[in-house]
Amino acid sequence: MLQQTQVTTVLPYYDRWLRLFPTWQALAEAPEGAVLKAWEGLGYYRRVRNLQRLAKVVAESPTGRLPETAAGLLELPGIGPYTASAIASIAHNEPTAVLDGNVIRVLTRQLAYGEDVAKPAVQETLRAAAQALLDPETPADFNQAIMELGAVLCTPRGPQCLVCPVRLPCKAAAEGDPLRYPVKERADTTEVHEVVSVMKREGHASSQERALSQGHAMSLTRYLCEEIPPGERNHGLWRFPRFDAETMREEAELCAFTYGITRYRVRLRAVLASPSSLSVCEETEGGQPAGTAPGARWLTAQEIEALPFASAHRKIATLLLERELK
DNA sequence: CTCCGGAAGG
DNA sequence: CCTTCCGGAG
Repeated sequence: MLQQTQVTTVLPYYDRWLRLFPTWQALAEAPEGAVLKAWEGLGYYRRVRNLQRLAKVVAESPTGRLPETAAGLLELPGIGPYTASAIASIAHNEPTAVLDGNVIRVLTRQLAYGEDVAKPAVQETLRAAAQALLDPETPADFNQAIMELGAVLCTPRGPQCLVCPVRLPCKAAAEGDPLRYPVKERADTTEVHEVVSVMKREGHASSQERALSQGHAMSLTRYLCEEIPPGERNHGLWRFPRFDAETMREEAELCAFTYGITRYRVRLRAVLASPSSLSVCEETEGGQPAGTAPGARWLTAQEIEALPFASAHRKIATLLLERELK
């Protein structure tokens, strides 16, 4: 979870995750949907797929536990150089240096090292520098100390040089402009426009649903959603379908906002839509609505809440369902 | 708004 | 080597 995600963001997920999947075995056997749901909102969903792949590998392994060496850990899915060194050094005292964003910042400032840290070769140089600094007697303390220094004092925007314990050897502090480091090339972003459709259908309760809703205020209004197919980004999560002028007619705008995803700026508009032909509303065998993408379903508010949506689509869902309650 | 942050796949 | 993947905080 901490790969590319800050501690404060992870905190609410972590305990819940361990309650849901307390063992490698439990995670290995969990349905993918449940795993994605527990990760919903953390982003970089490849991580969670790798984590479950990892659980399967570990659960099937002779020991049933993670390897203890960095080299062994590095073989496993989702474990790269940082995670391998972090586990090996902190849990097992192996003298292997970690290189995360914090360490990169501390070292480039200490050395006034102005190369572009996005380049793999530059990272390798920094990793070697960290390894040379590492005290082999206390790798766990050293690694955690340098990461903590970056997180607490040598911060991206407001480094506290005046109280920094390693101010004297720091070349950036001597230069008087620690914010110059680290240097990273800024990738140019491309703008993307996306229109998403919210289609609504007043439900006819099946006998089963009537039985289930006895004594409950169960909404039978349904919304057209689709499971993102394999091969597409965020596959296995759910979304509102893309607006398709061939089969849909725009009735009103529900919301519009912009969000960033890596180098893209996505301008997302969600519109209330109705089918331009009645066939879209008909449901064929297996709940597959006619004229829609495979994986499309008419979902109740309860189902939408229970399924995993990436944040942008979760935002639309929340807005929509709030509005419905009024 | 801008900036931050690991691993994998090509 | 290069690009791709998300969401939250400042």
